[in-house]
Amino acid sequence: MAETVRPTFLNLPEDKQARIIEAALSEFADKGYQQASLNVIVAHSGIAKGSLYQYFTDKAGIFLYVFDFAIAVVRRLLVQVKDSTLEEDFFTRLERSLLAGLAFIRQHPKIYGIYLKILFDQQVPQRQELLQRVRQYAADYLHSLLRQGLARGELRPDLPVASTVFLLDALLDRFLQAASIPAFDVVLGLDQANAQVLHTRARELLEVLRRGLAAPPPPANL
Amino acid sequence: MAETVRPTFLNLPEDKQARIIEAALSEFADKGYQQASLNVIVAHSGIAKGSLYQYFTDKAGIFLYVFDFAIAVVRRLLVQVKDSTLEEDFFTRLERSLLAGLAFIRQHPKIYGIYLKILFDQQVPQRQELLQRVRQYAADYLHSLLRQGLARGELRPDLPVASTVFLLDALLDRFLQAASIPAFDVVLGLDQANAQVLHTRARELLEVLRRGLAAPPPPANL
DNA sequence: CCATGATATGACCAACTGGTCACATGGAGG
DNA sequence: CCTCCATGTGACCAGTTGGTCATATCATGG
Repeated sequence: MAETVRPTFLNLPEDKQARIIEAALSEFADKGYQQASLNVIVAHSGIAKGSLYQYFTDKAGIFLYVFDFAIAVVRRLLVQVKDSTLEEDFFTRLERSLLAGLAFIRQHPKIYGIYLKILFDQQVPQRQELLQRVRQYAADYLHSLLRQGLARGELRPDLPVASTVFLLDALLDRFLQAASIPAFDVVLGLDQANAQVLHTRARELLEVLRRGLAAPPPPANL
Repeated sequence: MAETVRPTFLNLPEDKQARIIEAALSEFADKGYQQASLNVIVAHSGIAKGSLYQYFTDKAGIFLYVFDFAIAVVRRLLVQVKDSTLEEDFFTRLERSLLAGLAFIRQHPKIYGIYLKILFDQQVPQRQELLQRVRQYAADYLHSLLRQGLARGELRPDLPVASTVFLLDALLDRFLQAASIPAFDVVLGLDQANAQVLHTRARELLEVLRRGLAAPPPPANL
């Protein structure tokens, strides 16, 4: 793991660091890795191109530094939501997590933008490692919720744990994508829904998940 | 809707057309829209750069033509799977659809690659329209399966239809992504699973969906 | 053999890319 | 005032991009 950020950058006044991180975050979130332009980052943060190379080793170095910064912000949120809902039942916790995710995306759209790029942009440096890191967070989080739900008897005790985590992850991730990416969701129209509607839809989805799709078995004395 | 392909291209011998489409498909699937290089396409299809502009108006024109080509292939598959499983019950049909999707991706990885690019590459021309078209196919397909399942009494009659379609779509799409994109799925390890394991996992997931997550209510005479 | 119109070609263009480097600036210590 | 070292700078580089165009090739029909 070679160093990507130079000490010079860390010596900079905080507001200057912030300006550069912000500019890089914007550009990478907007265009993805390869398509992002260092000239744009430099222009937006008001520094010279040469300075960028006093701060970081190369383009990949900038990206990786900004990615680490973004991940730290996300991790803080996950811990917070998890702790603040400890007493709730499983489905309420899921619902709260989903709504917290929505709020986070509205507050930090650029960080979410970077996540989406990493997901599918083949050319991101160390993509596989970054992707795995971020996916593992989500899985661990859901796993933990699920274990507690099982321990409390709120869930079918014979649930296959891994498959259930997979299912939950799929649903939650897709819900956030549907609410954020225009024209992505043609079924519920989440991309144009207000907070009220989103809340209702989230509840409804979780309720389907809770009860299952199958028709109830006919009464025994048919 | 301006013309994107010139008549000259359609006059070409079929094998030459095929070579060009194949080269373009590969390059776009690999690199996405902006990052794809016309020079590479030209080199791989063995024609001169100038010729490309005798066949298509511009880069976007090539992309849109190739996209239409790809969509036609997918649509053929959907119709086929739908028809060949008409007599099966709802969950079997879902399972068959999922496995058909897997087989399709293995057979046409480039077409699936283009789909993934469109999903998240902001810079694809007419992205919103293309995205909506492809998402609508999936939704209609699932909607149709669901309606038949309801009509046959295989599903809870009080299921919220739209939300259920959303949920199914999320799960199926994610399953295919997990099986195709390395490091994407850290829960079930689908990216390295063989056909046998994939089949088992698909069954298990659908079973969770069928039965739901909730613990069964306690017997009435508690 | 020529004329005509469609098709093929690749050198060329301006624009932009990530990255470099010789040099300017600034502030602290002697 | 000079030295020294960290920091700042933007002109510059080679490489690549999407796109153009003057010219060459080819087939057809007279």
